Amino acid sequence: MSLQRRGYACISLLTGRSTNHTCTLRTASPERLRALIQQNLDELRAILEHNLEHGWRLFRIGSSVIPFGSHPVNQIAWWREFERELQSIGAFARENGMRLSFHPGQYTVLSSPDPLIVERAVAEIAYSARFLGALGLDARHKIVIHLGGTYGDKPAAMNRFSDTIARLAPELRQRLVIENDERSYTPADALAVSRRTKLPVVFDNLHYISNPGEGDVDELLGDVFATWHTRDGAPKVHFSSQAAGSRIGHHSADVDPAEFKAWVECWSAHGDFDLMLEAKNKDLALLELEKNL
DNA sequence: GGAAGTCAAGTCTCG
DNA sequence: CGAGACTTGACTTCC
Repeated sequence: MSLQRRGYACISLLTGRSTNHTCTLRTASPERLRALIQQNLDELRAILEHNLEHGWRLFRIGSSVIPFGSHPVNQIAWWREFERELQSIGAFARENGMRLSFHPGQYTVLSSPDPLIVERAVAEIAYSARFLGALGLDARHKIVIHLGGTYGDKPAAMNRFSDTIARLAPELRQRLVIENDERSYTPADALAVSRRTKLPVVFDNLHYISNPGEGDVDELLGDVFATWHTRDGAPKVHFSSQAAGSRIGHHSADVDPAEFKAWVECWSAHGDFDLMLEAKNKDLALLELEKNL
């Protein structure tokens, strides 16, 4: 098997730790924000140490690791105030061959026709890139984004997305990777945007199942893996199972080992890759899965 | 201390 | 055209 690394997102259920502690906008104060940042960094370190014990070398950092990290309410120069902690966490990750990432949510939309929304999306990406930079991690440590809305004209939206990418500072652009989604953008769409932007493509199995688009899956995977170059690190994929009886696209608590094996076999045909497990049960689901491999 | 209500943000669908 | 879903946890308020 060519699998290199496995990991999960944001929260460790086994240790009860999270990188996502935050507050509401109303209650945000510099003191409150500093305390939350400190807590999130402490728990991030603890999670990485826990992950190392299990051999999990992939981890997604929660987008509120710095609460309101791209919002004007947060004026803290956290990259300076917490420089020592950040450097130390980053060194731990590097020394242990770990790969960290961000995945901004549904509100980060680079394809929007509204320049203000694009500006806010860029701010979110800039904050995420600054965090990974403050850890001292290179461009193999990625920020995964979706292509956003279609606004009734998908080609036009893809053009706006590509134009915005072209205008980004290189230190932001080099971190970005694009993912196929469950309703609008298929892997083939992501590949088309990748040809224009040179951004690598993350393949998500569950999104593919609900929104496969055109093309043979094996051919698509070959093209998707080829979008990753040495400077980007190994190709990344997202794996999850559909929650039974739930809406299409809803992540299940755990994952089906047989389905996992089938996808891993599929991906392995195209070379090494890193796998992010997206399950409600987080590291608990990963542990259960590995028991059954 | 537990339960219920609320939360920065965008897009899309439905009524 | 406005409300709610999406997806989701965690914070905040209320009792």
